[in-house]
Amino acid sequence: MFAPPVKLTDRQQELLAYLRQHQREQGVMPSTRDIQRHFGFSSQTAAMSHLRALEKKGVIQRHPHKARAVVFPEDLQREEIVDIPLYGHIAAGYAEMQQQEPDGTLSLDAATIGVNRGSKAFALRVRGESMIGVNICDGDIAILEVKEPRPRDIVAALIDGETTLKRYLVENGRAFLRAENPAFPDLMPDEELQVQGVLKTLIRRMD
Amino acid sequence: MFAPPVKLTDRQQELLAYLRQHQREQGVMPSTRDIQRHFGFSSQTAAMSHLRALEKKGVIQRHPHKARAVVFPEDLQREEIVDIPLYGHIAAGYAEMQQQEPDGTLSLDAATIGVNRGSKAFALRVRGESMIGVNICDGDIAILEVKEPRPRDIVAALIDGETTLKRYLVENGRAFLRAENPAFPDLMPDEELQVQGVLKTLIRRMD
DNA sequence: AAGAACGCTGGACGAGCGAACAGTTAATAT
DNA sequence: ATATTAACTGTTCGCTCGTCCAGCGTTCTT
Repeated sequence: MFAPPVKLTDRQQELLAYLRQHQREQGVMPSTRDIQRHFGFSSQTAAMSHLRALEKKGVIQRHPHKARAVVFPEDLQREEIVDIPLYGHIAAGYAEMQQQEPDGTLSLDAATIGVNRGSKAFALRVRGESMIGVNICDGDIAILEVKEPRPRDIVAALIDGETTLKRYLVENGRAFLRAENPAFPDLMPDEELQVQGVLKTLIRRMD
Repeated sequence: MFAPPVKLTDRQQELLAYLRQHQREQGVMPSTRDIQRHFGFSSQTAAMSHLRALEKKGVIQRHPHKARAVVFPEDLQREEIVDIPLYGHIAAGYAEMQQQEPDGTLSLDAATIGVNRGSKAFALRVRGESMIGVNICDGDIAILEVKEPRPRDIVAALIDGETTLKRYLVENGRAFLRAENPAFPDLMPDEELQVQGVLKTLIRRMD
C-alpha cells in the first residue's frame, strides 16, 4: 500500500531514526524503557506518546499490549529478502561451495531476482568478454540458481577445475558450452559436464 | 561471520520456519506462548526448549529476559536494505514523482547498488536500444540516485515531457544528452535540462 | 484568542513474558 | 547396553512492559 511521504517533526524524526538504529544493531525493537533511557526522558510515557504520534502519522504500526512490537509498514510490505553468497573463486560443486566462506553477500528481494527463499543460489563475478554477444560484461555480478539446466540456458559450469559462464547446449545427446562471442571456442568437457547453476539475474554497477 | 550450514531436526526446522513466517507476517517475533499456541503444546516451556536448542546450533540468537527478542544472525549481518520504487512512466521531477504510486518496489542492500539509505533513489525500465553501445538493453531495470550529474554520467532526464536514459555531456557550457548508439541523435533541450537522476546500478533478469 | 498538536513529567496497575526447576518417554549416538 | 539428545509436560516466580490517567508548558494552526 503506497503512502506518500508525511511531515514529521524534528523530534519525531530522531525517534524514528533511533527505532531503525536499534533494530539494525540489536535485531529487535526497543521497549518504551529502552527509548526512555536513550533519550534521557524522566518518564517512559514520553516514549509512549511519541510512538502514538508516529503511529498516527502512519510511519510505524504497533501491536497493542505486546512488548517490542513496533513495526515499520515497509517491512511488512517488502518481498522476502534473500541473502546470496558471492564467491570469488569456485572450483567445486554446490555442496562444497556451501562450506566455503564467500567473498561477500548480496541481499535482494526474491521477486527481483526470480529465486525463492528456499532455493539454493549463489553469485559470482563475470570474467572476460566471452558472453559479450548477449551484453554480459566483464565485472558483472551473475546470480545463479542451483538447478538442472535446459538447453540454451546460460550456466556456470566446471571446466578443467575452473568455473566458467557460458551457454549450455546439447547436440547428439552431448552437452557442451558455447560462448556468446565468436572469438571463443566451444568447450567440450572430457567427462560429464558439471553444471553449478543456471543464470537468473545480472547486476552491474555503473558508477 | 560466515557459518556453514548445520544439521537441524525436522521439528527444529518447523520451529525455524514458524519464526520466519511469524516475523514476515506480523513484523515481530512470536513470544513463547505464541509458539506454544501455534504448535499446540500444553506447555510454553516446550517452546523455550526448542529456542534454546536452536540458539545452541547458532541459527538464532536471543536477548535474555526480553520479550520477543529472538534474532536471526543473518539479519544482524545484512547490509541495510533500501526499498527502491519502480516507476513505469515518469513525466515529472523527483518531488512530484514521490507523490505518484510506483509500479512496484525493488529491495536491495545499499552496498550492492551504491545508494545510501538516506539518499533519494528510484528505478525505471530501459526502453529501446539507444544505450546498447554500453551494453544497456531494452527491459533492463535502471536504479538511479537523485543528485547532480557530472559530465559523462548516464542520467534519466526529461525531454519533451518524457523521461529518457542517456549520457550527460556538457559542451560550451551547454548540457545535452547523447545516446550510446549511432542510430540515435543527440538531444538538445529547449530549456535547461531537467535531470531526474544519475544511473547507479543496472539489473537484468535472464530467465 | 482558542484549540490542537507537541513534548514531555509522574505514578500506579496488571498482563505478558522469559526463566527456573522437576520430570517423562522416545530416539539416536557411542 | 548405556549415555545423550530430542521433545515434550507441568508449575511457579518475578521482572518486563504496555497502558491508563492526570497534568504542565510551548508552539502551531485556525
